[in-house]
Amino acid sequence: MKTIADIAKIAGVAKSTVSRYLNGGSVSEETKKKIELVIEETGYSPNAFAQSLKAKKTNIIGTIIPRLDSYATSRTLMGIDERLRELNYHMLVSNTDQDLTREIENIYTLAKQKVAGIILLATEVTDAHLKAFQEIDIPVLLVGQQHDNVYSLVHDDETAGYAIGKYIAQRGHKKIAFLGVSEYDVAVGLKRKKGFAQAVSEHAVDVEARFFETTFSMSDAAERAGQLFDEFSPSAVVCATDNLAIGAMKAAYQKKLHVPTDVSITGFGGYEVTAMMNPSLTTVHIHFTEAGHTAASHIAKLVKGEDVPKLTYSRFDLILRESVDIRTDHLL
Amino acid sequence: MKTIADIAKIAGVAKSTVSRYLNGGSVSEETKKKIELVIEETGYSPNAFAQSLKAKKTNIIGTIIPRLDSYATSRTLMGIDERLRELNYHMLVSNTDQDLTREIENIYTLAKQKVAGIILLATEVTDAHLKAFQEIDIPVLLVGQQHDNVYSLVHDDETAGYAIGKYIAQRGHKKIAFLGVSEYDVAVGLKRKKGFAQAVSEHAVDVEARFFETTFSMSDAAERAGQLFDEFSPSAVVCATDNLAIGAMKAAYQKKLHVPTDVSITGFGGYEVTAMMNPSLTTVHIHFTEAGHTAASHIAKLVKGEDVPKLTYSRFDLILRESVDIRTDHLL
DNA sequence: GCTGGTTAAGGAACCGGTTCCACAAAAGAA
DNA sequence: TTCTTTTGTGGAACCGGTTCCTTAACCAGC
Repeated sequence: MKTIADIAKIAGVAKSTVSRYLNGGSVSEETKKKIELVIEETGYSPNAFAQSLKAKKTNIIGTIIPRLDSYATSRTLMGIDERLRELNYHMLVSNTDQDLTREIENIYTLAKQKVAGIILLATEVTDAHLKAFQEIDIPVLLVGQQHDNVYSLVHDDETAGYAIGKYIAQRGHKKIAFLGVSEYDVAVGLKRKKGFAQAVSEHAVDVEARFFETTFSMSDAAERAGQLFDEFSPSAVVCATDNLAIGAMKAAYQKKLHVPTDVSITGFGGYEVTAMMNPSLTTVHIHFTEAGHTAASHIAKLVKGEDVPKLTYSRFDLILRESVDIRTDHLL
Repeated sequence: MKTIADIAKIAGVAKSTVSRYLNGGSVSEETKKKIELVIEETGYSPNAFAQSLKAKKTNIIGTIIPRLDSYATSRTLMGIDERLRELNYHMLVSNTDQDLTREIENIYTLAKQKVAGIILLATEVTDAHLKAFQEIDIPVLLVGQQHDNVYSLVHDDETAGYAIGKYIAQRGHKKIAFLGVSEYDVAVGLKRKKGFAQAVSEHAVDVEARFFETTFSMSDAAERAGQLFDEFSPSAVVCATDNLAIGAMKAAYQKKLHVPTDVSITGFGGYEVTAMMNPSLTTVHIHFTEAGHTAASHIAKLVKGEDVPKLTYSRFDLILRESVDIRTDHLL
């Protein structure tokens, strides 16, 4: 492997000149030609460490994720990776397995590795997080959660929750179950629920809405939904993620409830598989990949010292499919 | 941030001594104590670049994947990341979007970044791959595909294909469709099909097996399966991945074919969602996460110059669920 | 023709570690 | 006691870049 000194020697110049050539300093046309030729011939490419040693920074963006086995995460990562490649960065992935302690640890480890920036697919922002962000002195971008002190990219969960709540309410449902997750996850657990509740209160009268909680796991959701059908027998179940909705559909099937005639079910996310289900699932499609693109662009700008909006919203669409029915019972 | 020189000065020794202390050279008990204390107090941790500059190597393992939006990939990555963390390595992920050119490019780019080793979730091994492996002089581990010249970890697709073929054949099916993917993907496209075909020929008589091809996409699979039902009307459809099976189930539903009484369907992979479908899907569960663990352990050993088996098989289980029925038509 | 400003290029120091070498002191062998 | 051998330590070079400082050359203006 050739070094900058080799190139300099072959081209008959000093290594500082080669360095200047590479980094756009003032070099005469003549010398430029010479150096260019040598680099071409030798296939020289600078050693990233030596550069980083001096610059105290890499071209690596660290991405911290709570879990890898999630559609939302995968898609977001795809988007991030795609855009980062274009911008000449690399993506270092660190999975925390939903362990908050490990999340904090990872922030420091990545900082030690001198990544240029950190994208955090967060579920919660604690004081420990804020402390870490301050200490490391590296740009951080939050995705999926919002905090005033940090650059954030969120999926506008509240508005999306409102949209689906309104849709269900307008379809005449009067007994609606909301199957969600812990409010510790502000975006998924709190905001979606809040938007939904708001919509229902505004767009329907005489509605009984009940709120149930489970984990992110399909099978837990199926179990919880099973109980919920017995306890409450709703005409619609609004789920906080598509996985929960898949679980709920399973439960309905096991209880011999037909979807959508006996019970309507909606999801949240827009996972590919929701189109394939029987019946296909009405859901909110969140543009995760696009959000990933934006996240990558933003962190790159932050790294370069440019400014980006403190808070950005990603897009969503309501996807209307077969799993929701209109209820006219109350009109009889 | 403190440097080794600072530590040396504070402890009143030479930096070479501190370096020796850190790397296990000969240092007296007394000096050890002194240095230990200073490091403790200052929270010193060595600069990774300076180390890498000299060592010409990082503690980063590059992982090249064809796509991120796949259950198999996610799970494998989870396993890899989990084990790598334990072994004190980091995982750098590079997505190629199933573009072979980009795969080759990535190998060189990672090599330039001086990753310690490369794990390649391969779909195909071309001469360009082999050439790249040779040139970069970095340990490479292939996952999912096998090649004699490279360390490989494969999912024993042929045996698994055989297992499911045998199972279907023994259930009395006589018209069996195999819905697969291009043979360019040796593991998924070729081996699974081959194992299946072998089993059918050994365990059934008077069988008509037909082979159909589609892409990895659920919706393409649904479309292809729809045609296949018209052309061939099989009593069983064996699919090369769970996603294809999900598509096939959708198609069956659209054609008003009941699963499993009209047609049996099987998958391959063991994705979580297959348990949630109606009916639940009979499939082969491949232990992707476990395979990821093994892959990480192996690449770490290779990096350290230790030896591992040239070829390792990961485990699989047949998961019997509701989507397969017994056929007794031919006994009438 | 002399002074001053601009541009191109070389030399050396520096980033923060590791490692080789030399040397002194302590330990073991003769 | 004297002569190796071992052990611990410091100093310096090195890894491969970047950047600051100097100097030389060139051109313009007075």
